[in-house]
Amino acid sequence: MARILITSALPYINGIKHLGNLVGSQLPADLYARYMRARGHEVMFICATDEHGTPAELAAAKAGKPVDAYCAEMHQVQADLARGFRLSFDHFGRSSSARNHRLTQHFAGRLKAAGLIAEVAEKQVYSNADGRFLPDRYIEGTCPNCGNPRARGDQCEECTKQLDPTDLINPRSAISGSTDLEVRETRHLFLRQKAMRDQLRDWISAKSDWPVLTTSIALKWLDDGDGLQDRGITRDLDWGVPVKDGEKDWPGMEGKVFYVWFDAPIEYIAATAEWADAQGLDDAAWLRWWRKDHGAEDVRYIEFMGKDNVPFHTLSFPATLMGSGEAWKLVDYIKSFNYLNYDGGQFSTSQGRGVFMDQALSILPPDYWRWWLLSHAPESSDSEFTWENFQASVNKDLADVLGNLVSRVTKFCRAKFGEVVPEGGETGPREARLIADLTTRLKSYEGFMEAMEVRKSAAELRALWVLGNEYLQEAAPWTTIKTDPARAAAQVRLALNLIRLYAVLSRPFIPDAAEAMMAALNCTDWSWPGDVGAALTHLPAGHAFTTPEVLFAKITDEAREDWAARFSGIRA
RNA sequence: GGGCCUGUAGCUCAAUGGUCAGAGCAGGGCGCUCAUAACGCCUUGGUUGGGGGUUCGAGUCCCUCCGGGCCUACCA
Repeated sequence: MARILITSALPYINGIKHLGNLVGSQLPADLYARYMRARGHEVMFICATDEHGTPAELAAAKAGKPVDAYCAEMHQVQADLARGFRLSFDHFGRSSSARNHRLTQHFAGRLKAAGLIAEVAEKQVYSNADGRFLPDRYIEGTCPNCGNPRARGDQCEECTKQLDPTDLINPRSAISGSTDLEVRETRHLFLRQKAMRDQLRDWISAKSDWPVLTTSIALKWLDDGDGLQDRGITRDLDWGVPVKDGEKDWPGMEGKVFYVWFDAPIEYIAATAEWADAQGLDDAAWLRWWRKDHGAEDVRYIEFMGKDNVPFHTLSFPATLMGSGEAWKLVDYIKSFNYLNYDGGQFSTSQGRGVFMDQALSILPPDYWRWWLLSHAPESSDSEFTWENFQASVNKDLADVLGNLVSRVTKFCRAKFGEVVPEGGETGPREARLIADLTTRLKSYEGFMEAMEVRKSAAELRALWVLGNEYLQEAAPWTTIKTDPARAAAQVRLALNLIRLYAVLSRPFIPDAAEAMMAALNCTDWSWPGDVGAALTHLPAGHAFTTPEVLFAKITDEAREDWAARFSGIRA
């Protein structure tokens, strides 16, 4: 038995996430966590809301609420949706928690002691009307290069020229529109990543099994141009973790908070501490997951994220952990994803384009989404959601291949033998072949799941289901029963056990359907099959079952057209 | 501008430089009748974006052109 620590990139607090966000981190992380638990490993699966930063403050202001109340509310919404999609977090924390405040301040203090924090005076744009410093992209003005009147302070989207806010002609606040801006000097803390460049490169270079997508992004940042740059880790904001040197004040940093990208990954650790608190456990309970000098030496740590998150997880977060001088557990494998597009364009939170988590659950149960999203996960390149594809996959894979298999077996049994596992008869060569085929496929499925090959795992699971239909077609108990009822009984007994096998194997992908299958079979033993032949004799003759309702209703053309129309436009 | 990824059947995707480039869906044919008009078997589809090169051998490596996407450090 291994110990596996799994984290999903933290969803940002300022609204409901769309399906692209879901499939890029939380859902595949859940698949992996469920699989590893099913195999008997000890799993700690952590996620949280990422609550700090300017967008959260602005979203709260727009909602007319204090930012802490807004975040508390949105955290609850996201937690409910996570439950709705059956995301099996051991803990879903909050980056604004007391635990994260303390840990973030602790890391800052350690980094300072190690000489890895620099204090730098900077000039930044301050908006008097907004009463805040403005991040570059919250300043708009006319592009000096192409004349676009809506250029942002970091870049002009028309001519793609990189800009400095002071380059803009007639600059104004993107928040209030105010032109009452001034350049003020402010002091900030920088994480001296440059000093850790070689250490980071050595660490990344040793990860030969990481995907190109991950390492190439990291190496680019390490070596491009002047190489890895120091990163500012503080901001002039109200909402965030107050800057402190451990538990001591940090002279000159009064009124400032840590930058969201400094505190957010630390929340992975803090959320594990929150978990221990919630369980009534002491610090040793979470330290054994995170500190190599407190028992985490044998932990395997996997992070799941979208490709946009890779730099922070390969560079600044490891720099924070390494630089502390303490024996923190570093990530062993990063599984990163490309983007999911929606019907020819991008999902867009700001434009409300695409399907959002709440909308998805309002029209179909979570298994439908889980299956489609995972079997089409954007692993090798960006992938695309279309309603036609969704309808076709769900109807064919879930309703026809798996759902119908369950129907035909249980209904045939009910009609000929009653709702009880039939007795008598013996299996023969065809059954032996089925077991051999299942065993081969199962090994392959397990291999793909271990390797986090999400699409290939889904394809292999589907192939396992198909073996069931092939067997039934050849065994044809509806014919056998006319001449050899005992033989038909053995075939049906095996087929009923096949449903249980499928429930166990399918549970990481489609937990609700798996549970419905097990409930129908009146079975609670979820043990993973070590030996397929033995697993197919699990339900003994005489065991009662109930014929389940249709597992997956098909998506009609009318429904598909209706949804395609409803979700093409603008979300309020 | 720079960097990275990507282009394979009508669609969604596979193929450590090595049999005839494979699956699923869609299309065509046959079978079955237990089942959600479901299932099974057979089958039609490809000059691997274009051009050049390296190699005994290229979807795969190199150059170039064309198309799509991402990142570029103060959105997160």
